[in-house]
Order: sequence, then C-alpha cells, then structure tokens
Amino acid sequence: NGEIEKAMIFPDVIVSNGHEPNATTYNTLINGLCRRGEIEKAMNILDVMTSQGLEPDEITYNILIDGMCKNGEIEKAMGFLDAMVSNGHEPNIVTYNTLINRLCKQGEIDKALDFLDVMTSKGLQPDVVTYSTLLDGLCKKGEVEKATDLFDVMISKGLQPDVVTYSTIINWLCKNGEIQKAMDALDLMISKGLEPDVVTYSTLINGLCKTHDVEKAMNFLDVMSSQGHEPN
RNA sequence: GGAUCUGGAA
Repeated sequence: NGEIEKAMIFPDVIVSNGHEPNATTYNTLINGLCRRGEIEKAMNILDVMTSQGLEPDEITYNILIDGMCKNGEIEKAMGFLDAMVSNGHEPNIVTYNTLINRLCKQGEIDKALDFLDVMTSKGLQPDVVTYSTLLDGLCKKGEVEKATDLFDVMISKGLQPDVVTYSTIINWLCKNGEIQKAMDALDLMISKGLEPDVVTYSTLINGLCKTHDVEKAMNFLDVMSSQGHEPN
C-alpha cells in the first residue's frame, strides 16, 4: 500500500505487546524500503534488527542486494556480497539470479555468464529463473545463437521452461517480427499444459498491434478474458 | 486458514 511509515511503527507496537518481531518482520520492512529505493533506511533497519539480537538471514541479504541492484548500485551490491561472504553467509541461487539479472539488464552478458559458471562451480544448480533471465538478456542483445544454445542446455539439464520462459521467447519473436512463430510458441506452451498469463497475452497483443494486426490482437483479448485472465 | 527475496509485456 506504500504506507511504510505506518508499518514502521509496528515493530515497537509488537514489542510493547510482548511479541518480539522476528527476521520475517524486519525482512518485510527492509523490502518495502528497498522497493522505494530507500536503501540507506533499509540498512538502518538492518542495524536495528542486529541490535535486537536477530541474525539477518539469506533472505535479508538478498532483499538488500536486489534493492541495490534495482537502484543501479551494482558495485555496492557486489561489495555487500563480499561482506556477506566474509561473515560466513554463502550466496544462494536467488542471490546469483539477482546479480545475473542486473548484469543482463546492463547488457553485461559475459559477466552474467561468468556468474553462471561461478554458481555451478559452487555446486549450485542454475534453475529455470537463472536460464530465463539469461535468455532474456541474450535475446535483447541480439545474441540469438547463444540464446538457443542456452535453451538447449536448460532442457538437457531436465529443466522445464515455464510461463515466464515462454513469455520471454514470445516477446523476442514478436520484437523480431516473427509473429507467427510467437503464436506457435503460445500453442506449444498450452499443449504442454502451461497456462499463459496476462503478461504472455499482453506480449502477443503488443506484437500484433505493432504489426497492425489489431484484429488478431482483439481476438486474444477475448481469449484471455475467456481464460479467466482479466486484462490489466 | 495467515507474513519476507530473484526472471517475462506495456
């Protein structure tokens, strides 16, 4: 609701009622501040949390790292990661996915792929989020060959593309003017039992509108509504 | 029956 100031009062209220806030309580607040880009305040809450004798957990760290990344402060995020490691907290798959996403968004795909190697060497298995993130980054950079290869790797590891993976591919096909293939991909995902969501449909509708096929776009509007996905 | 982190459209 954006009313973090009101929420901030609650740890005190909780304590005065005799219920100690736990890590989740603080994580929730820290996340709210990070989403507003108020990283400094979030770090202050981290201090409060620690001074209450609560150990930040991996979710706390991931929230802060993502906050810094989304705030464009990847250097800070990397530094924080180092500090975290030297305090004995190993990054998990979400941590890596977060950093990989930021690197992709900055167009630094090679660095992102380095992290893929790092996580693998640490025994962490990249998941469908990792691959979908990299696929999106590669497609947006026009590295279609590499994207295709990576998709094959993902499949060979037994990972199933999900609705986001398909939406990513559909988006790329649309942007590349391959609308028919995009619609084929939609059929394919449905045939695999996956349910397109509002983003999947919006992606296609956008592609169709950009190629002036408003008729088909309108059809998909009907289809999504009939599938119970309200247009947003 | 209830809470917190990462990927896709605009």
